[in-house]
Amino acid sequence: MTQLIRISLPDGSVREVEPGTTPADIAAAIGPGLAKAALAARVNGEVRDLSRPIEGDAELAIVTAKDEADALELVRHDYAHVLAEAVQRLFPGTQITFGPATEDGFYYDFAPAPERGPFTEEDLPAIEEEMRRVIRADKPLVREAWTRAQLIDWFQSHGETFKAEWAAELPEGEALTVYRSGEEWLDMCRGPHLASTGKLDPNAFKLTRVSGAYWRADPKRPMLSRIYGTGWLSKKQLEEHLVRLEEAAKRDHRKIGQEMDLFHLQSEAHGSVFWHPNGFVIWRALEAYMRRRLDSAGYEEVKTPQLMDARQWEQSGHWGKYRENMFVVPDEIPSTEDEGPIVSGEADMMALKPMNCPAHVLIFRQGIKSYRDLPIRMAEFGCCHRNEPHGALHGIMRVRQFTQDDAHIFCREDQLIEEIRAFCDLLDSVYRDLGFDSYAIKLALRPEQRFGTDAEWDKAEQILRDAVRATGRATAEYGWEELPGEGAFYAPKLEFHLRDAIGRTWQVGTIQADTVLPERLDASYVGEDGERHRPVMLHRAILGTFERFIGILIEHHAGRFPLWLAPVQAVVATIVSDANDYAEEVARTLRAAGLRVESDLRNEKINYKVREHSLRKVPYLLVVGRREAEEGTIALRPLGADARQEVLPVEAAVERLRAEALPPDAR
RNA sequence: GCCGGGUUAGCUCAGCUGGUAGAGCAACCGCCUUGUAAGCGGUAGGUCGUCGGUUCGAGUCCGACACCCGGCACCA
Repeated sequence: MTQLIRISLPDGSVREVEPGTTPADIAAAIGPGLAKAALAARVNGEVRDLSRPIEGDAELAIVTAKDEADALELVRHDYAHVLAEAVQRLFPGTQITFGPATEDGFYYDFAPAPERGPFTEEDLPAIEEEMRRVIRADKPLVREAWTRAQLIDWFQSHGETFKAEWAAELPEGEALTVYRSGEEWLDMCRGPHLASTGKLDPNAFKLTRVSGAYWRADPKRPMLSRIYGTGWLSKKQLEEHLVRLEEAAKRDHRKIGQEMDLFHLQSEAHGSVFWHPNGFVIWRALEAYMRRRLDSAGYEEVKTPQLMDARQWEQSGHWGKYRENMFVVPDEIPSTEDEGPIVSGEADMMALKPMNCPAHVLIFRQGIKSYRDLPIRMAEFGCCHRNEPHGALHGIMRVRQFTQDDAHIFCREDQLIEEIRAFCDLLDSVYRDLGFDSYAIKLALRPEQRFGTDAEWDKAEQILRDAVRATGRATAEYGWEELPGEGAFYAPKLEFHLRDAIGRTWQVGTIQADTVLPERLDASYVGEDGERHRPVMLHRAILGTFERFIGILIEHHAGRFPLWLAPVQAVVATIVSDANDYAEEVARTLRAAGLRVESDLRNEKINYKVREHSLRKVPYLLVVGRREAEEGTIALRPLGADARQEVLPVEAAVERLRAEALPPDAR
């Protein structure tokens, strides 16, 4: 008789079973309800197949739909497999590659047969139908351990060159697994999977879009055809998700920018924003706020040239490593002749600045700096140009001309941690003022293409790491993680990310500890010892750029800005023309109090005016009719259908709005 | 830059297999003096992204280019 193994269950009970017993067996022994609900098992913390035998003492928890995070991960992974199987059934000759679960679903990358070409959205309904057939067939998903040679052999003989290539690079001797779906289909996969395709809800997924995607994320390798889907545990969950997406689409900054007349883009200046008066009000309020915050945090503001000689960019290293992103301008008078070229091609080159840092070093280098002068915190709302890949442009979030809330802190090494910590606190305070309670912090480590020695990078990376730890924010709550290879060519970066309406994350703030540029541009200070020393240069931004940050603000607030940022803070709207003079007087009073106010005296019904200004997302409507004109009051109606209005004396309304319109740092 | 889709009136969009453009809202004019998310009537407005091709005839078919959207790659 074999030795029994001990299985501890979440309720604290222990079962003694034969080695090789599966979680499915145990679930069945506990009860038929659990057996039916079981999706997978957590064995010693690891999610595994229900049918995978347990060989030793273990802690076991049966995963059901109630363990939502685990369950979603499982079903999404399974949907990806079902997608791959369905596509191969419908389109023989398609090669499979990889398909993971995503935040709201799954995708799978295919190499379609060359004569077929990439998949299009028109293909999706048929593929969905085929997926439902696979699910309804309730095919068992069975795990098998194969050797690497077996895998390569199988994939090669089935024309799966991508899979074979991948298998060939796996380590020899490691246990590799494949999953069979029924008899006729399989994919190499680490698992785990549900017991069978029938465990999926055929009505809880939807294929959403197609896209190109490079094989192994490498633009030099073939482009695959990716199909995305969203997948859930139930039809209800799916429908709720689709509604959320629809709601999110309404917050799109491009749509709201149009509706609220904030800005526009046009092809003649693609990648550069035309800010309209309404949008520029937001910019100015934000800029004024940031300027006050920087002033009080010990920064000094400067303004530097837009164009500099290419030799300066060579010196800084940008010409070598960043030139493909720079706008280059010949330093010559263009020809006015009708015939012949406009520029000779022989003139010296200048370039629009893609960054402000070299210019700040040039200011630092003027005169002699003492260790007593440090830290010097040099700030600039600097307008930069970068010639970005055209496919990267996105509304006002990713543009070719943008203004950074940039600053460079020149300091001694012993001041670094404190400066970075102070920066993180300032950034945290600004984000909270602007309504962002949650943001993510990442550490981007040395890239392949870089300046400086490994020892310098080791040190710079460690300082950033230590500084974030010192603020207590290197935690899961802040999405703390390190990103290998993602730093700038001159320095590692801390990145601060916010989310847009549909959950895409965008880097906004950053701080980078740089020793390379001070060296290359020969920045130095005189130390206590009378010798010259190199300062460290911290590159940092809080908003990142006004363009991106305002884009995020628009989506975050869905256009319903807090009063201090609202382009139009209030509209005085009349009910009858008899109240016109009074309305104008009220508007004048509010303007005298520094508020941004319009009056609406049009001969329209009040319903019409309410609707129109509500759609423009004006925070307050001050309604005046005969009654208010006689009594010297206004009816104050906050934006929103659920908001209750109040009738107030004009002075009381002015006081209320003026107090609410104070920027967060003035309260 | 790469893959897929798109570009029609100020805005949102319709226009089937080719026969030379249509709606709603906005604008303008008039009526209505109105009490909290669209009062009524009328008028005007488009070289259908650009260039080229096929055709007796192109918004519609084909090609190139530009820009936009969704991803990929790149990045604040």
